[in-house]
Amino acid sequence: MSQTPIWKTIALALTADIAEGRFATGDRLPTEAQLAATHGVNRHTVRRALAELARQGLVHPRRGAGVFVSAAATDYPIGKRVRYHQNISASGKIPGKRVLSLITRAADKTEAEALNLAPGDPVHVYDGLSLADGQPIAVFQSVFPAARLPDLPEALAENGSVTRALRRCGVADYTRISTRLTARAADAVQARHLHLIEGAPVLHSVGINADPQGHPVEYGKTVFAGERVTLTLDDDHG
Amino acid sequence: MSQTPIWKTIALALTADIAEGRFATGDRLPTEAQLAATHGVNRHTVRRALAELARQGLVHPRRGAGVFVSAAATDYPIGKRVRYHQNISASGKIPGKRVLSLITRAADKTEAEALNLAPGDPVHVYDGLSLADGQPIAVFQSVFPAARLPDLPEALAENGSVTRALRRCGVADYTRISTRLTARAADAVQARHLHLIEGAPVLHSVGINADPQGHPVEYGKTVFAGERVTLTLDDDHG
DNA sequence: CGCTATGATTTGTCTAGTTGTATAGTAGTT
DNA sequence: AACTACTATACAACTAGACAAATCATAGCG
Repeated sequence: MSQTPIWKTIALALTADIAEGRFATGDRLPTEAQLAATHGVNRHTVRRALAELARQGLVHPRRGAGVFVSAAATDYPIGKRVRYHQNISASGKIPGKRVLSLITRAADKTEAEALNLAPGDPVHVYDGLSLADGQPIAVFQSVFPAARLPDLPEALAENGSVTRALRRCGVADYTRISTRLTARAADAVQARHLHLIEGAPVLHSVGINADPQGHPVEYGKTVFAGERVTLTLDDDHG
Repeated sequence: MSQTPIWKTIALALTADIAEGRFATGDRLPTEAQLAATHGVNRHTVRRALAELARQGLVHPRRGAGVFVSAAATDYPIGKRVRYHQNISASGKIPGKRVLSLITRAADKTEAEALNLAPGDPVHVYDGLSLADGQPIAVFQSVFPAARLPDLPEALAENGSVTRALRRCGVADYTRISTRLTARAADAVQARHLHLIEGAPVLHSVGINADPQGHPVEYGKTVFAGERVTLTLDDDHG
């Protein structure tokens, strides 16, 4: 569905390379074959892009020798779109939260396995929305073992913070024992909550948190809006 | 009585062909014209069937080349010190890398800042493709300071492994000092390399690796195919 | 030292085949 | 009348492969 031909994209990329100093005046560009490989296209497509640059006078090819930069680009369109960037640590502490629903029900097989329970055991399920500057950042679902944390719903309802709610229920500290990340396309529900169009890229995070004794206390899934979120993995180790 | 459309029948037939191994991953399907002839329909009818398979991620078309069978999902764990080869082999896949291009050029502003250099300083740029069982998992670009690692290109060209190449150039060990992750839509170049359709969700990772003294030795960007890669963040401590 | 021969590399050109897109038309159904 | 499914045709964009022509590095030789 790319309405702009590939060769134009490549021509723009090369123009940017020259404009930003990655190739200076007089430098030889990579060979057509190399450019074709890096851009994943046929050599002829690269040739068409180079022909455009040559037409503009940016480069001049020499048969048998290579393609050389003749002048720096004076004007090239800057394709950088303005994006909102929200840095979030992998542990998942996020400023604002909105409770979407808070129910207690039976655990399914996946949840039971993650929390070290038997299928059918009661779990608290907390569906919510993470916000920053009024913008929706992520939708999440946290699943807690109800038997171990009977009073969690009330604690959660008060301030929404998982950390504080857990602390009030006797879990002073907890650590992430695994996190799995992948990129997906937003489904209709996620798109509506995150103010995205359906199919927009979202960052899926599935993780398990455990108390210091190693017992799982939370099984959480988070779906971040790819357009607005950059996950920063910080290495605070010992 | 609404009969099932012809294109759905064709799509189902092709799906069965793939599922039962008559077309393996990476194989090229018969051309649209051939399929149209064998099914006795117009090319556009075949195209609609193929579009459905592409939407499902079963196949990916390449203009001018043909329609190819895509790969299935894999699992790609990363930890702080864990390296690429060990990981994939741990999950039962055979890892590999393919060099797309390997050039030395001037650093732009961003690269210079990341590697603690001055803009215009020479850098080695390694564009490559990460593979598992021969199927593309990610495209990456690694940028190295050329002054500090003059012999890196030859070392890289031999086996493609960044870790071993760095070791041969005197960098025995290195650690990630920052990683940023986000979800994006695949652009045309990424889609072609990763055998995806344009707009499919991909996982962007930008990171800096430094030697034990804290000097940056690599500025790397990686784009994972969201459909078939899950990053697993292990606990570090190791 | 200077010159040439040779082979590898790189750009230029050509032919053929395949997918992507646009437009227009037909038959059947609602 | 409007919609859906399909047909028909034409062209654009890209791939694939082969070969020619210019360049460059190097080895050999006078």
